[in-house]
Amino acid sequence: MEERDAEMARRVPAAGGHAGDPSVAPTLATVAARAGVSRQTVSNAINNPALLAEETLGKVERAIADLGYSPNLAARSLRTRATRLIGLPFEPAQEGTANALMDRFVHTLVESTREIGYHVLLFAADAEDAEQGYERMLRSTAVDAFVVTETYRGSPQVEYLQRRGALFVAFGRPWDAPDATHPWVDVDGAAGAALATAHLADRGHEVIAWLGWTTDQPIGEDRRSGWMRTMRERGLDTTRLSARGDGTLEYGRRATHALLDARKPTGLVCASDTVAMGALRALHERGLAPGRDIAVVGFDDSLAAQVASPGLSSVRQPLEDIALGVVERLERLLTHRPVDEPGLLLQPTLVVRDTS
Amino acid sequence: MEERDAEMARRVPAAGGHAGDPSVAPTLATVAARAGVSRQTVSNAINNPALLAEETLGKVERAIADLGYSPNLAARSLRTRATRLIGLPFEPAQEGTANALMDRFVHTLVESTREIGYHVLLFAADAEDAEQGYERMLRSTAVDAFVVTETYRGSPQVEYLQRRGALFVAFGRPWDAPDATHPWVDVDGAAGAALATAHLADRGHEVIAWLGWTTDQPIGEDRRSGWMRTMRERGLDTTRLSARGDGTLEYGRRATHALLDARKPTGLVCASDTVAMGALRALHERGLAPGRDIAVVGFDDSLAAQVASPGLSSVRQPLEDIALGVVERLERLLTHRPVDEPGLLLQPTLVVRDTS
DNA sequence: CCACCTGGTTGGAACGATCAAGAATGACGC
DNA sequence: GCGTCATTCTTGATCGTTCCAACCAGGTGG
Repeated sequence: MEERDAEMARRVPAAGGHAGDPSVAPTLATVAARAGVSRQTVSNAINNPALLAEETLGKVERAIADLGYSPNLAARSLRTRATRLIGLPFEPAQEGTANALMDRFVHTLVESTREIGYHVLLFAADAEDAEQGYERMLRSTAVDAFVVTETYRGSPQVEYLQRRGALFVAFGRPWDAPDATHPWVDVDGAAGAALATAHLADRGHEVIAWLGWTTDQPIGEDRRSGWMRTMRERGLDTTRLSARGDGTLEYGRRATHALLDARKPTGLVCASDTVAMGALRALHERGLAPGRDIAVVGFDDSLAAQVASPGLSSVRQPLEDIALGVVERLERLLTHRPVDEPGLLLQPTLVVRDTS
Repeated sequence: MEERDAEMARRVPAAGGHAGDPSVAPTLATVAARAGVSRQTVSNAINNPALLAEETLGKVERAIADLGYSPNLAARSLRTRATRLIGLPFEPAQEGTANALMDRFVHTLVESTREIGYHVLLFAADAEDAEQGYERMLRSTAVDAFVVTETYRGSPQVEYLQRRGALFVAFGRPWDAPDATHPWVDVDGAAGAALATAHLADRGHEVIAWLGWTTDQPIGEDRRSGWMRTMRERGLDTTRLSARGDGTLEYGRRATHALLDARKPTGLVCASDTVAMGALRALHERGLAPGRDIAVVGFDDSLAAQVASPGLSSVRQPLEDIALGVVERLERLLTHRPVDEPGLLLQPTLVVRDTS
């Protein structure tokens, strides 16, 4: 015992504080001394409790609770070469768009990473030079893994991260490489659009238009295919009922005017809430009442859709479930277990409000 | 030189890779060997370049660039007891509200913390037991400082963090303790409401109502005071023109109906965009055209305000500047320099759209 | 000639955890 | 009785960085 006491004296300088002094963070050695065991035993109590005898475990746990000890993350990281941090590139919602749907996603991500003992680290991802941001994080071993969003735009990050041997899970399918092996989670956009289209068809609409994105966005084309498929299934004509453009509000407005001039659709299915809000603006300008004269369905169930008057019907993405799926895959990666099902495709739901 | 080579051999095991092998992260020792100097000199080159002779500095910088070295953050943290991480408690936007205005704030925060060499770490703040979340972060020395948001609700965290001796900057004034000494940044809500009220008065409105929050939210009372002050200045009557309640959409809707029945205001100034959207809904239900029959101004300039039809005029908070102010104060705290002006009150602006 | 700077550099120790190996104990089989 | 083994706990080394005290050369002052 003398030796141990001596070690204590060395480790914890005469701070004048008693054992529970919160101003001096307790270390493994502090806890070990209090519990009358060695450092390693305390370490085992935390990381591998099954190794300890029941009685010892109890002693150690009591000491930990008494001192309010939690392991120093830096020291742990240094030794294990793992930071228990997940990197999340953070881009703000663009002004003038309906909503940052990332909000719900990020929150669930934070909550469920915490449950597996991880935290979420935000970092700015330069739009033009995304690699640099990732590279810095990797070089300084700042994070153990990444959550990659916005993978639809050709996703150069995915290719880079894979080449670099970094761990990551993508929110978004690898559109340009369907045989990719990395884990991903995504929402079935085609099913969402189909849901919206079928909903309008069920309400008796026969001339249902699609307001989509430009052709080079696979996610937009995917959603469009759901509209197209449903129209075909119902035997409805689709000629000159499909618009495409950038996803802005202004585009939605103009495209709606054009469609109304051309084919007088009674229902509009939109690739995003932003576009749908543009459509509502066009209807407003023409004195048409959404929901009564023309039905509109958006996509994303943004806050704007929820608070707009009239309330905008919209396809809701299960962002919470997506985050859970992402974290589940992350955990497997981080514990070096195989991810048996790398891809997970979730089904959206339809929220019906006043506009349909 | 023999000794140095020997050390190299020990430090970098026979990985088979050449010096630039990206699979083995270079360390200080690697760089030192390459530049022909000691570890400490490399460390100084990074942290205190002024100490080095110009020639030596050049050599070291070249070696760093060649090897693509960045310091291991865990090792640095362990030694310096600083993590270079800022903790940000993260709550999601509530469903059914106009918008998470945090989005813009967080992005600027991430960008400008990076510029001072810090990263932002999200953590889930339990609404009921906020202290626990902070305590965990502090105990494990996971972050160096916090950014505290939502300080309006009595702000128990602020009191706790101060007692605990933790570093933090608050987004939001210490309402209940005006003499508090901790650094904070906030927006002049009264000025914002005054701006909105004056704007309506300038357009000839004389019966301008206030749709606010419950009395126990000081931030709501602050904004209300701006309305009240401006009404008085203009010699306008305020009797039975002020509504208060929770900030929900439904409250905004009902309060608007009640006001219209009672006093027929021609202008509405709202404490938030959510409330304003509720007001718009009430107008919609009565067949009144916002902007023509009745003017409405919201608060926050949420995405919903931007995309709604008609576009909602709204008071815009300078969230980017707030984030900059927060980071500036953080930096002073972290470098142990005094914060000469702990409080910073910023002025909002008015974005005029269709509803006014 | 020695003490004392000053600018530049150096090796050893320390931060607090985990890893790898080893030691004490008792149980078991031959 | 002896070796083997499993269980349980301990000891020294180590991760990569920064702090500390000291060193070195060369100039200055006493």
